[in-house]
Amino acid sequence: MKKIVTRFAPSPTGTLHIGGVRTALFNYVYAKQNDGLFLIRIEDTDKERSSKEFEKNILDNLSSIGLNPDKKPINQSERNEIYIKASKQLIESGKAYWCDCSPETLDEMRKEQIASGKKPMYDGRSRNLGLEQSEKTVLRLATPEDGDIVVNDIIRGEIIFKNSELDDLILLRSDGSPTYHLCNVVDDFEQGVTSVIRGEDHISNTPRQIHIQNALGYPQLEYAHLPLVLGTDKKRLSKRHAATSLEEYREEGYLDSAIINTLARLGWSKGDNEIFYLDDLIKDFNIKEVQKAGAIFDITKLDWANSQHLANLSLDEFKSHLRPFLLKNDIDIENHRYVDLLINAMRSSDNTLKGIAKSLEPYYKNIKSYDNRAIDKFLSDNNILIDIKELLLNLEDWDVDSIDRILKTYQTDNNLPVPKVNQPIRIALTGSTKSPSLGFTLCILGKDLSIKRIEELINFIGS
RNA sequence: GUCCCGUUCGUCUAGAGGCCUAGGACACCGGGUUUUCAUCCCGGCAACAGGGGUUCGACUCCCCUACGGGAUGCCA
Repeated sequence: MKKIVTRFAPSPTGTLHIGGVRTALFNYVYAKQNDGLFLIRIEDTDKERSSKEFEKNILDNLSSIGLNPDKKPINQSERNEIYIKASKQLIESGKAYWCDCSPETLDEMRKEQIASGKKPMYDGRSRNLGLEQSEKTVLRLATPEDGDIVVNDIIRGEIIFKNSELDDLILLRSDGSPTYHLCNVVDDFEQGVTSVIRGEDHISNTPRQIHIQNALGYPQLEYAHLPLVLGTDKKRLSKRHAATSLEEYREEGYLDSAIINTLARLGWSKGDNEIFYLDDLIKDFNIKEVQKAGAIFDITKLDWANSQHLANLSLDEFKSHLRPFLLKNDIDIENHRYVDLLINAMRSSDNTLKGIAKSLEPYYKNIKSYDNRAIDKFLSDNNILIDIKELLLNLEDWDVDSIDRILKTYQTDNNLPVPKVNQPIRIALTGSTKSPSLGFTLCILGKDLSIKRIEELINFIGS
């Protein structure tokens, strides 16, 4: 059996898109589970729109998310001779010809065809003119006029195209540069690619590319056209709907593994399982099981997956993932007596690392503001705060048990419901009614800081 | 317009003719645990696009319609 070779072939006209990550992921997984090769090819034949920055972004992001290619990525812009050579072969074998129709002529032709209810396509008028190459000519493929092309798609089954629906596509532009279709086909052959896994927006390109393959005498490839990742309006996911580039999701505090998990589950599933790591995918993923219909990207699913992946991290792993987000906030995570206890108590406070870092602020920084609704609800007066402050001031042993005992005693002595006592203190300590258990919170903040914060709130209420 | 692809809860999906009173997950709502919040646990809401066939029987097969998407570039 032939070794499977897949490839991800982005054009560097933007940052790495999460739809692209998904395509790359499926290519990667398919290669790995078949003991094959995963390759990357930069399709930068569009000189206008391609840029090196985008190329770097794509390569860096793919590699940091763990989708490393098995060979050095290649750039189409550096392989011109190869495409020219292939085009010569096509000219010599009579499978391609020069055409001197101007863009204006073509445009006019298309308009007329549309006006008369026909499919707009090049009519092959230069096909038998025997023109030579010039500054005004493009090279076109002489596509067979009769018969069908059958695309055997792993996900969709047989897709049949009539050759009469296909026109003679351009292989070489008038400036002599090769186009997407030619480069794509030649490189797939040159790189030894066996399996093309790409977005379904390429379905209608496939018969054209097969014709080029046939003309060049290349072997047939296997195809799998993935359903697209859509926005909430069912149109392909773009910046209009949500963040699209991988790095934006990372910056929000989503784990790579959670992003991969969510992307893989978009269009594929396995029993009742929801949590998949890359290794699980290599074990369980089956390209044949991929859904045919496009899938809407739902951020709440990512949020949930992230919380699950976060929960699966060991404390040390969790801390090292969290650290950069705290650093961004000028918080040095280790600069706290009870880091581990604190982090453990707070690690489920939000779905993202960014959110968790934010909820950790009161433990490292001064309280910026108080939750007004909480104040209205629990602080009609200062009395409890003042009482508790006095009691804490006189407390010798600053540990959870001692603190809890004081709180409990005060509450029973005055016959007060627990929240009535605790919530005001919480507000003083964290600015809101949210915190780990109160004794714990007081304990880790320390006596001086706790009392200082209670005093601050007393002053705030008093004013 | 033409060609191609698609259509199960709000969302991701299970479902290969009887296992479907259509299952799971997220979201949402309710309850429990938690001195608060989050986590966690329990419960609830909610879908086969429509119409024709085929069949004893159709979410599953066929046809049509509707709707959505993609392609129709000297972009990739």
